[in-house]
Amino acid sequence: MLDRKFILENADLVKTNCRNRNVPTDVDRFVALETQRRELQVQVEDLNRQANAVSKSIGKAKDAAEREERKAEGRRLRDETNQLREKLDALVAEIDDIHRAIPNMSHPDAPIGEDDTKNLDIAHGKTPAPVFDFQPLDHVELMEKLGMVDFEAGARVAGHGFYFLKGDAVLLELALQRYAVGMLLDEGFLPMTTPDLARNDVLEGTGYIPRGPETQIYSIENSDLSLVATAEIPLGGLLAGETIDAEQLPIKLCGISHCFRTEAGAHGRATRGLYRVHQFTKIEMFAFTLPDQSDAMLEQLRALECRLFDGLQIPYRVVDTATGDLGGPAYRKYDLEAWMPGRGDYGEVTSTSNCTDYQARRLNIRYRTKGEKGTQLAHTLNGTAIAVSRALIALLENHQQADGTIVVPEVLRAWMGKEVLGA
RNA sequence: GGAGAGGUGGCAGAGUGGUCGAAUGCGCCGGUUUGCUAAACCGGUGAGGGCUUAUAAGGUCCUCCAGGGGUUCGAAUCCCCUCCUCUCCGCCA
Repeated sequence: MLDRKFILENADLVKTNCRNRNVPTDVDRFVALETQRRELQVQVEDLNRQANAVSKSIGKAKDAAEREERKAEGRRLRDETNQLREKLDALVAEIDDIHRAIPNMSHPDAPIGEDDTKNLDIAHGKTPAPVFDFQPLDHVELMEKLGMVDFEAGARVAGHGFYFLKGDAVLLELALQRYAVGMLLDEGFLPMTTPDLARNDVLEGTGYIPRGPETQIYSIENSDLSLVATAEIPLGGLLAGETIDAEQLPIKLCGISHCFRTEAGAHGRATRGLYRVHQFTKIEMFAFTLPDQSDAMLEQLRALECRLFDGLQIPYRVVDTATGDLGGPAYRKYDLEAWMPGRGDYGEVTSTSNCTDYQARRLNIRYRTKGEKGTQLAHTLNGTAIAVSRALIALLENHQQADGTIVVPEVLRAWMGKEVLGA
């Protein structure tokens, strides 16, 4: 969430930003209601002050008659306060609905545009797209040929969008994880396996909406829990409500989790194979930083993603995400899109965002600077290290050979124990 | 899952209806003393928000003792619900 005061004082900026982000919100109504709320708040506080004064005077009353008189006065004030408070609560509820829908502000350098067609292509990886002197297969064909996947069994067990990985695919999944975690360990990230379920207030604090027809989130019936869509959710929740000493920042975490997504409304759009599935394993980077560290941290996270995919010898481009495609919490976002020969197109394999204090405000994650009064909101960032399902697509399709085998990239061989799959 | 105990400021830990935003100790900050450091001594020290105002200083008010609801003129304190922690038992990977 944005700071309420900031919205009031910068209504025009916020409106422009919402327009740039293609998010319809009624900022004017927010400002009007919030102005009313403040007035009402002052009235309620003043009544409280009076009631408090009356209560205090009762203890010192000199006789029973005076005590009773003061009590009556106290009752009257309380009734009055309750009536006003009801109005206030209704106002707050409406304000909150609008507030929640207002997205984060955008980095001044983020490309302005209504959707992903306005994303800016800013860099390419070290590996050129492969030129095949044969007809390349897509990952589904490759994996089925090599006995690496069973989609039918996945559908039988859990429905469309689920799958069994088998044989070398499992080794690859483990190797990819070990490779990514190893690199992050060297970079000072603390590895963590996280809960795969989270309370709905943690989901909401992170900017996910657990309910509603468009939700990406699976929720657990008769409970306040949902399956996480990414380790970003539990890692954000890790320090919810906490105040951290400033010298401990930045905190860099590496989350290992399963990710569950309903993919509601996504049918028919690039759904073949492992590209859009309901469950996958992901190694996620997450950072808590001081405000003046977050821009640099975003560049670090992006650089790490590039190193990971350069190491895997997978061709990719880096995209600076347009305002309309940023989602609610991100201030700036870079995606890596790997070349996928089977699709004949690039496909998103990572995404890293600087959420500034947008998540921290909701989750109440603060830091304290030694020698200074008060606390400040921390910044949060997240970035994909390896989303296994999509990394597999890019890896298999780019490293396939004319004879149907797949060359294992150098960096994974130690974990795979072989150089070629299907030989 | 069963039984019990408990959740208070950065930490430890008092506080069972009013003058308690909260004793005391530690820590931290400032000062005195001091070849230096330490010790000792003195003083200060929770957070969020509103109003005032120049988004200063100062003043002032409201809210916060796990979270939510209730009783009461008044709740850290009494009642109900939820969450969490600890100990023991059970069950298990």
